This record gives sequence, structure tokens and C-alpha cells, in this order.
Amino acid sequence: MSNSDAARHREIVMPALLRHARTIYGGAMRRALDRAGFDDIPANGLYVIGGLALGAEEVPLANLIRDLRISKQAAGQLVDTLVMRGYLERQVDPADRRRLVVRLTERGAEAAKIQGKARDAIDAKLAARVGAEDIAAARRVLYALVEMGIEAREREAVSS
Amino acid sequence: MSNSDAARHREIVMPALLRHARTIYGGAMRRALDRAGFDDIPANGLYVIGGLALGAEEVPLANLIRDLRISKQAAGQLVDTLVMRGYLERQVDPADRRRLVVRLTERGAEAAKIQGKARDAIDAKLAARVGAEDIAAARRVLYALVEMGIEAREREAVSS
DNA sequence: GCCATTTAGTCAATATGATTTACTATCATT
DNA sequence: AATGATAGTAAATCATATTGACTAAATGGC
Repeated sequence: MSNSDAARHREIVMPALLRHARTIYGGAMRRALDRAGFDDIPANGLYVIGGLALGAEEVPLANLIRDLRISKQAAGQLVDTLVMRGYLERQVDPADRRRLVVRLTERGAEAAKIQGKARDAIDAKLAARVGAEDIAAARRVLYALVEMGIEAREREAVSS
Repeated sequence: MSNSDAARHREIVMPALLRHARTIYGGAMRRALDRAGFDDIPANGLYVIGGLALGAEEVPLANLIRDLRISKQAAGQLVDTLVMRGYLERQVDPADRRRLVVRLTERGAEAAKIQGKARDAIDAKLAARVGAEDIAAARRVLYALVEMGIEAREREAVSS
């Protein structure tokens, strides 16, 4: 890295930095999936698949809407195409028959595994470069931002 | 935050965290601009305006293409609408008449100012929450990710 | 138990944004 | 001058998101 690069870097503003950093993960995951033949996953599909892979087996559609911050129609369409392409299956929640829950198919789980490995590879490379302490600090910062968003949403809910 | 939230948080994966964090800035900037009447800025427009506001006065289109990682056609269209809506002006680079450079109009500069203030407000709130040292560490991590991308691109360029 | 309200999601139409393919103009090299 | 590379445009198409109007199921008084 040249000196002028370093100077320019010092100026990069957080949102641009966050965007750019995200594309590093996104690009690596996308390339790994393409190589494995999973080349028909729509843009936001990575978040759905990645999100379903860990934690909850079944996720109500409403969570996707909230997490992705897209309209419920867009979420419905996204799930539609992921179902059509064999990554997800959808079923009615027996406890509340308005609700749909969504889970990974076998193909979906395979894609999630590849995606997870690609992500882990970036994580490892990053940790080797900057050390665990900086990563922990970075996660604290990112969580703080997320919580600021949650609080803002709660204030809105109260005032409306 | 409940305990189960904390537990769930620990699991959130970097790309999702980065995405979510970015939307905090994006949402705040968008709301501030809307309130000031600048409600016709397209999605990626925030990056163009924010990027032009600091550093270089004039930016060649090619930089936008590289930074946003969209096709040159998409970049051209994006600049088109920003010009039509009065945020940018475009002119031919006299040194290389194939090249177009782009700069903020007065209206564009005003929007950039509002956007910058909204961003600074989030920055300040964040710093108050987590402290300057964590922020510095987070920036180191994000820069490292960006550099990993630059290196990957250079490797591609060599091998192709 | 029944009606009003809220919540979860769908349908259809439209708008926005990005990509593909093909092209023109300018520049750099020999 | 001719060749190839670079910067951008044009037009068509595709993908994705939004809007507005709707249905079905659940919740909460009364």
C-alpha cells in the first residue's frame, strides 16, 4: 500500500467502509457457491440461507422481513424463488395457521455449508491479519450499531 | 436486552452484522435527507454524493464503477438520474476527452452536508457508547477487509 | 359466542435498477 | 497511418422491490 493510499484510507467514511467490507464476504461466498454449482441464488438469498443455517431450524417469514428490511411482498417473492430453486421449503405453522415457516432443504443445507466455509475462510484470514482483540472490538462496535437501530425502532413504535 | 438476545447476538455472522450496521447509517442519512426535502436520491446515490463530498472535487466515472462494483452502464444511468435531479454536473475531462468527470452542484453539496451531519451524529453516538479505542480497532478491521479485496483483485488482474 | 380489529401473507401491476450485447469516440503504440 | 485498448453510450431485457387492494386466521372486548 502506497502512502497516498494510506492517506486516502484515513478518510473513508463508516458507511462506505461497511459496504465495502461486506462485499468482500459477499464476493467470496458467491464465488464459492458458483464453483460448487449453486449459481442461481438471488442477491438476498445469501442472507436467508446463511441465517437459516445457524440457530433456528424454522424461521417465520416475518423475521426475514424485519431482518432484511424489505417489504413483506418482496420477502414472499424471495422465498418463492428460493423454494422454486430447491433451497427452501415452506410450511404452515400449525400453532398459527396464518404463519408460514421456512426451512432449508437438503440442497439448501449443502449450499449453506459451502457458504459457511467461505465465510470462515475470510474470518480466519482476517484474524491472522489483525488479531483476535481487534476482531472482538469490531464486533462490539457493530453490535452497538445494531442496538442503536433496535432502540430507534422501539422509539418509533412508542410514538406512533 | 434480554439474555437470550445476548446469546443470539454472539452468533451473528460478520456479513449480516456488516449489512445491518450499514443500514443504521443508511437509514439515518436517508431520513435526514427526506426531512430536508431531498427525497429523490436513488439507492446508490448516497455513496456517490457522500464520496464526492470529501476529497476529490471531480471524480471520473470509472472510480464510481470500481467503488460501487456495478457495471459501467449502471454507473452511467445512476449519474444520469443524479444529473437530471440536480445533484451532479458532468463534464468532459479536457486532458482525456473520452473521460467524464462528475462534481456536486450546489444542491448536491447541500445534500452532502446534511448527509454528512447525519453520519457524524451516528459516529458520535457510537463513540459515546463504545469508546474511541474500539472504534479505531473496528476501522483497522474494516480496512484490512478492504485491502484483502484489493489484493484479490490484483491477483485476478495478473492471472488474466 | 360474536363482531371488530389486528396480524400474516398473497395477488397483480408497476417502477426501479442492473445486466447484456453492441456500438462510437478518443487515446496510445508502433 | 493502422491497431488495439480504454471510456463511455444506447437499447433491450431481466431481476427485484414497491404499491395498493385483498383474504384468512387469530385476538380481544363485550
